[in-house]
Amino acid sequence: MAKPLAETLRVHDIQPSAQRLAVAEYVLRTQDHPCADEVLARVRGRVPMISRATVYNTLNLFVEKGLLRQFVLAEGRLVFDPHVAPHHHFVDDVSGAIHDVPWEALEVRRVEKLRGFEVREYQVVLRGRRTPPRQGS
Amino acid sequence: MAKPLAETLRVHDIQPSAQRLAVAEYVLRTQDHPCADEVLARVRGRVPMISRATVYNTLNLFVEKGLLRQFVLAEGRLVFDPHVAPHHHFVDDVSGAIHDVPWEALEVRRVEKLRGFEVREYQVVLRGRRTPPRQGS
DNA sequence: CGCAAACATTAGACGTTGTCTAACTTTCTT
DNA sequence: AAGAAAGTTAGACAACGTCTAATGTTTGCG
Repeated sequence: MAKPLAETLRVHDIQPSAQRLAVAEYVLRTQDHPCADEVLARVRGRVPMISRATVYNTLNLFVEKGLLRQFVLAEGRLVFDPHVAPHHHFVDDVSGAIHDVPWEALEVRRVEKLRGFEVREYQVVLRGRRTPPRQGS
Repeated sequence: MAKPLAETLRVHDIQPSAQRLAVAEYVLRTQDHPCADEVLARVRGRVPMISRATVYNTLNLFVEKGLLRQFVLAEGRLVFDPHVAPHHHFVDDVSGAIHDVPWEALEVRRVEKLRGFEVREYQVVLRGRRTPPRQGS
């Protein structure tokens, strides 16, 4: 089902290496919004000798090549999101967890009417509490 | 014109002190979105012996008491905004400068329809380029 | 193959941002 | 004036991200 990761990397002009594959394996498939050190911790589980610099380099490379987006949502850290299509974000007050909100769930009007700003992209950032989904799964 | 700052602080349940007034003088009146260390640098101009801890303490106190809001918009730092009414933010790609966008300039629809989230507040974060205001004021 | 160039990885130093602590000073209360 | 409470200070500390210099690994080409 999933296209081999090495292939994905090559398509994006990135030479696959053992370390990059290990990073890709986690970060391109997670639903979380990990920061770099969370990625490092995860990847160390499989490739214990990987260095911090490599993880940071790899994440930056992935962002540059369009495999990831990075956001400034949590305090004091960049978080990464493999979901590169536009969407909004909800930040849970209690846990700090970040949830994706589908683009179509909200509508922002009059962006194009703003004077003095040439908007390249935008998103709505919501904060509050997650409420339990009524009834299981 | 401006109500004395000491008064403003007392109204918000904050004992005025020389250091707090010096911080207030800058941060409550600026149009910028300074981070804590920018506030420190500014305030040191007038009160050279003020410590970093005091500035951080004071800013956190002001946020707690509702005189300031803090946002996570720039990479790796919290920024403070004396404009406590809801509004949106535009981040300039080139300079990183942050501009306030009036609440009424945009309209976000369907926030209340979101399932699974109890939204306490939200804002639109826009990124792009500032365009020169046609004709200079 | 064998070598060189290009690329990738590594450990650790470094800078910035923010928090914490313990000692000290100021202010308030009586 | 004396004690308690509140505020300030310097410096240590931790987390996050960047950079550098040295080392390893691939790749291409004779």
